[in-house]
Amino acid sequence: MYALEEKNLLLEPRQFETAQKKLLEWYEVCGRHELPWRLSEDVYHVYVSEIMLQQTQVNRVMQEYYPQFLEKFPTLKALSEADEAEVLAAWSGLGYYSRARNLHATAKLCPQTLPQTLDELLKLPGIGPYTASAICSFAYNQQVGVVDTNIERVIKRFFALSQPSVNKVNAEAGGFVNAEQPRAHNLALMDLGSLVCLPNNPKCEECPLAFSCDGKNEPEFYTKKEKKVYENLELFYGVCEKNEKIALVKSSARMYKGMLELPNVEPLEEDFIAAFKHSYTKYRLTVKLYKTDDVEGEVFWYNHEEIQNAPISSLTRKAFGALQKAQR
DNA sequence: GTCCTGAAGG
DNA sequence: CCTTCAGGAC
Repeated sequence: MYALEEKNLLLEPRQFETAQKKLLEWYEVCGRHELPWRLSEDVYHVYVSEIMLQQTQVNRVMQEYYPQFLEKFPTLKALSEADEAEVLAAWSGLGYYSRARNLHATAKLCPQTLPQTLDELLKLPGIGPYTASAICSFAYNQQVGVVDTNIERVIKRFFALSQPSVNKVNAEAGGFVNAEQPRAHNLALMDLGSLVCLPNNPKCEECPLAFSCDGKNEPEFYTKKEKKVYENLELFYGVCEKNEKIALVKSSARMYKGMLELPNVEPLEEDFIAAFKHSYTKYRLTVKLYKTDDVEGEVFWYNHEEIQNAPISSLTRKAFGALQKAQR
């Protein structure tokens, strides 16, 4: 079915030249040219930024993580020579820690530079279809389609695709790429999705592609979201304090592999200290802290000062905050 | 279907 | 306060 559509696409190529031209003119004026990772075409800079930007918003990456990370690990080589714990500490609070572990693993596999083809990039840990194409487009200026969620939304609306397959969206995005300026084309589409072709109430009156957008009369029809189901959970952590230092252990949770956290305990009401909320994916957590005396296994001692640079999640960071507040 | 978080919204 | 949103790899 899709093969047939793609065949038709090849037999009767659409004329995109005007749309491509208007898109680049808009980008010239309205694009986010000052984003730090766009000021460089160094493949390492592009790579680090794309991994950080996976599932994470531009402002946090730009202000709290990207510059600090490059300061600490200025090159792929430097990153490859670092300890995983250092890399996780630089990632602390950003979430999706497998990104940091995979980034480090890829640096060890390619300490000099990254490969220059989609196929080779896709073999590396943590690099999927989006990131491979982003590197090829933004670092190497290759003529490849790049489809992140912003561009996906633009493509679905522009071509009026209702619930298309991933392949269909990729094929349309790929066919639309400007052969002369693939990098600028993809960055422009990304900014258009982020600034104009918004999920709700898109600003079609400002859009350079509105003149030939097939979906502009009902833009939200093509990008409906499904509603989510949540699950509530309670977690219990122990606070073992000696000489102003608090005991941490290596996390047994897969998602926090390699990171430190408070030890789990059985709740005893008389030892209750504090509680706070946290959430991830579909889970809504109520986290409760209890005083405890002994901790099994390998223990790492941290005071409130030292914890700032430790490989811990936001959940653990919140626990230290709740603890300090309860002790005042 | 799993992995994370802070900002924005009601 | 609680809920929703934004953002790709495996």
